[in-house]
Amino acid sequence: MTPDTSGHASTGTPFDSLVTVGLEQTSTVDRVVEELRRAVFEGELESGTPLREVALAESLGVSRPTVREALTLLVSEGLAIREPHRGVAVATPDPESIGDVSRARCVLELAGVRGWREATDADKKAVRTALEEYAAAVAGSASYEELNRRHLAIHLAFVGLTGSPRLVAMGASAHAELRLALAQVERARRNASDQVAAHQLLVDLLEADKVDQAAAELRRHLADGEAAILERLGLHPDQ
Amino acid sequence: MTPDTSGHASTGTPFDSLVTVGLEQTSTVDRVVEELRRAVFEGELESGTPLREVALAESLGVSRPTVREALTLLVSEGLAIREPHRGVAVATPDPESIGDVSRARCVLELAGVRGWREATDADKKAVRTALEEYAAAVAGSASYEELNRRHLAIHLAFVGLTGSPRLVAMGASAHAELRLALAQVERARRNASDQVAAHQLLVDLLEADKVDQAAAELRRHLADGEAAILERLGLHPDQ
DNA sequence: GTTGTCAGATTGTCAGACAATGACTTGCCG
DNA sequence: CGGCAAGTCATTGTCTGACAATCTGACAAC
Repeated sequence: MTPDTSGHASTGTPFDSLVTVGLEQTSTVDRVVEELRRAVFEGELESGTPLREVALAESLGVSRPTVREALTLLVSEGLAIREPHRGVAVATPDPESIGDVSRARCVLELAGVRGWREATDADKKAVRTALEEYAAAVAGSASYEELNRRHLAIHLAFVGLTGSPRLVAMGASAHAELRLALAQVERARRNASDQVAAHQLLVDLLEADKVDQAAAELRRHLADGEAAILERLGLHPDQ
Repeated sequence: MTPDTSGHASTGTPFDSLVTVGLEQTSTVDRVVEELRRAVFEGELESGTPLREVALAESLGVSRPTVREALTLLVSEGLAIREPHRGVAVATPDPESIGDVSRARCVLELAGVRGWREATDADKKAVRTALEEYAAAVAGSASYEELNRRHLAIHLAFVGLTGSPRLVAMGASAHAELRLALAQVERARRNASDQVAAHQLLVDLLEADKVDQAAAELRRHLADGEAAILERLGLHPDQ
């Protein structure tokens, strides 16, 4: 069955052959988590899909304990749900949780935007850079997931204006759930709409020190986003 | 502490009429995590103490994989730090992280306080209840950790005014780090000062709909708390 | 049609083992 | 006598195998 004897080359993991110039000492568990995250964000794993330990183990060429630890991490990130003795499954975003995530985003990002004047130059620059990279990605017609990531990076940069790494981490966690929901909703129709203008307006308002206007605009922008997701979610009532 | 992050969707599922007797289906890993958390919060484990897998395994009477998974969770909560091939150790709170946690608290709790008017009655009631229980604990001269928990429960109730479970979870995670720091600082001198009056004032201001005043008061209260911790941290420069 | 039971599948936990890596000790050489 | 290299030990990261507890589904019985 298992032709081991010579290490654990196992089935094709094309990444292992790469040199990996010593910089990134990634543990096996980290790589598994990364792969699962990618699959979830890319929409390859449908919401609710059970993640069986043995199947994943032989599919990824690692042992069951390794997969198990990766799943535990995934659950702790909120991307999957574990039911005792029933296994782990990809989380299913319901309208309630979407609303909750949106509220959390709103709090975090508004806190950043309101603190624009007190923010460090580095954090302000991060906002501009994120916007530029998003615009470049749109112009270069990057992949759907790429656009999505760059878009959320702008919003994360807003949170970063608070200067608090923990708040940024919280924002990232919220965005992870959002990306999960987006992947489920837009699995077929990947119409990442071009929203460069809206974000440019936001940053312009900030640069002009019109903080309150920017905050109001951001609030509207987030409400729009939530409505869009909910609407599309409503169109896919698979259950 | 965090009562439960799992169930209680409470979307009209009338299962509650059933006994719901505390089946407490706790897995072994959960119990280990719980025990480690308790030890950390109680100050039994000094900051920086290495958490050896084998030692913990035989000390707790469980296997190494179980301990390992528990440690992974502890690390993901920020209560411990894992260095590759060097093991897991109790996190050491430095002034920078304390300041960061305080900023995060400030954002979260202010968001809740500012939303007092829009908050549900249940969430408002939770604030009053938390305050009452804190006062009762002070009057009954409860244990140090008990007072600490009840105190932070009030602040968590403030976050709860946003009505967002995720923001509450984020607040709880911040409070966990705070409790770690407090346990380290006040290991010897457990002078949990009676702060009932300060919180009573806060709630009174809210009840009187003086939201802005309450927000300002809360901001001052948090700044005071941070200063107190930092001062005491400065008195213990063990390294 | 409902209920009881059983087999299969999956998870939770354990035990043991091995390689890789980091820390410590020892001995050599200047 | 002191600094550096090699060896040794401890610890973690990962794998293999195993077993009990539990859930799922189907099948038989009433």
